[in-house]
Amino acid sequence: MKANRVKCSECALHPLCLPASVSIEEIERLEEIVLQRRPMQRGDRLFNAGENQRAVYVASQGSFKTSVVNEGGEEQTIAFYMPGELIGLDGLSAGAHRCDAVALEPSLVCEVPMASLERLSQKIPGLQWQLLRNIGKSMEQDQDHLTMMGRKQAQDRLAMFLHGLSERQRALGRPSDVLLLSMGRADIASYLGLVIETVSRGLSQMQDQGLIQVQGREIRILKPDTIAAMSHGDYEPTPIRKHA
Amino acid sequence: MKANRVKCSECALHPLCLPASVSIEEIERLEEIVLQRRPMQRGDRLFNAGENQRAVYVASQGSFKTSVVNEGGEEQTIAFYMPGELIGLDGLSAGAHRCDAVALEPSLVCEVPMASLERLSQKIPGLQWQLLRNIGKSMEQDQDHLTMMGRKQAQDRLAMFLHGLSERQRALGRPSDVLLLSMGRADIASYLGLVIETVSRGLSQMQDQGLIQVQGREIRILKPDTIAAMSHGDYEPTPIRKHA
DNA sequence: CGCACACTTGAAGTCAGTCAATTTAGGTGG
DNA sequence: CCACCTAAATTGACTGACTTCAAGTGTGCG
Repeated sequence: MKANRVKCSECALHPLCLPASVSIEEIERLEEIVLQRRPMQRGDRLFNAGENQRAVYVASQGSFKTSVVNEGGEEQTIAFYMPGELIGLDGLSAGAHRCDAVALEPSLVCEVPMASLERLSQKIPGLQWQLLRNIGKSMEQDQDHLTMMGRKQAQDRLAMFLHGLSERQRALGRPSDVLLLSMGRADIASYLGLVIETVSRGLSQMQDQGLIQVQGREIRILKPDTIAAMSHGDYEPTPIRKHA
Repeated sequence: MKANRVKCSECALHPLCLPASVSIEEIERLEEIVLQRRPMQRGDRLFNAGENQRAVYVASQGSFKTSVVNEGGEEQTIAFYMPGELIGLDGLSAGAHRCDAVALEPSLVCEVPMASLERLSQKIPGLQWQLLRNIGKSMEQDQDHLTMMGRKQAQDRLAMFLHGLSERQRALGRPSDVLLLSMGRADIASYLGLVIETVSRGLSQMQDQGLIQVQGREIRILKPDTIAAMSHGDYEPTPIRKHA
């Protein structure tokens, strides 16, 4: 694996190196241990379930998914990762990964070896708290995922999914009304606890309602407020009265 | 809030104070910041959503749940906590809780103020890594919850739920074949993304199949292997052939 | 003892899953 | 550049499981 030292800022490793309490000098120390891996292609794997956790990762470009395969052999998507989000925090406890991490598109990844991180963290207290804050963020996303799965209506789950992606786009400073999905319908379905056909139908229905515009993996959000309302549970979808 | 200093060992705060790398002397320092709160009753709250995160908590006796209420006003159970499990890690990122934490039964709780933890962690590097490991454990449980919600069959989710509880009992050194549920059916249903009737029916059906024995909140697991198989996905539930 | 609450059970409706057929998109090579 | 081929996505019809609504049965506590 060819890996070069790079400047932290080039690597979009913002979440780890932006704590106000970390000095410039300390950032330089951090940069020394950040390795930039060579570009990855769609389908390439960052790690597999069962492997030792050697590092944590951040995509500077591109996106990833993590997934588990149950005994039955079917895959379940656990999370999607956009640039700047920490990948590989699973197995923080066991020391080994529980998921597979797969690139969804051509991507660039920064890598922070656990050993280096541990060593450095002892010298830079602020770094660990920054790491902790990022882990917290990761847990928040898991919980959002959880509340999404709690929704019984497929349409609501889809709305939450789109709304969530849109917000993450906005957080990256990208337009939040056009989503270029890097994941397939199967990944979405698995992520939402639905089957692929339900996802497809759901998107079509939203399009028919004029809420979004679907062109394959490009989704334009026409009525973000309505999507947000649906994702928050309160929204009466133009009820079809039986005795109109 | 009356709070007394206690020995760590009396408080079941094992997860934080058992790292091998932490010396006896350091443990004593830790004990100084651990506060034992007065007993809590069923329904008492450890914290509410929106409040600042003042501390992390561990129940030495009893159990808790965390939940969120969405805009629609309906509550969703996020997690159940048994003795020794860290409560209050949500809002690690934002600094404020996103959940309510409620006692499910009479309980005893230890409390570690964030400020103290932060201060002490800088002096005891091993402590932070131990904390990290516990956070990892918490994330693992969230992910288990997630995979549970990914199951489409209600019966499978129930099996995973029972299996998970059973394993946690075993980990505590308690009998794993008798579950004394501290949570109501509504909590379980909410946790599993089902309605209360489905949970009730599911348990009844498992009882009819001879897998468990249900008496209100006491559940005896008669065939743990079958429950485990169901919870892992592979299990053909004595298929009801249409043309027998 | 009786009230309130939790849980169970029943019947009917609805929504998502399953199976299957098409349509569309993407990639390769002529 | 287009034809072809494969995989991805959409759409349809149907079945089945879970929800909904409603009634009934327990169980604990004042």
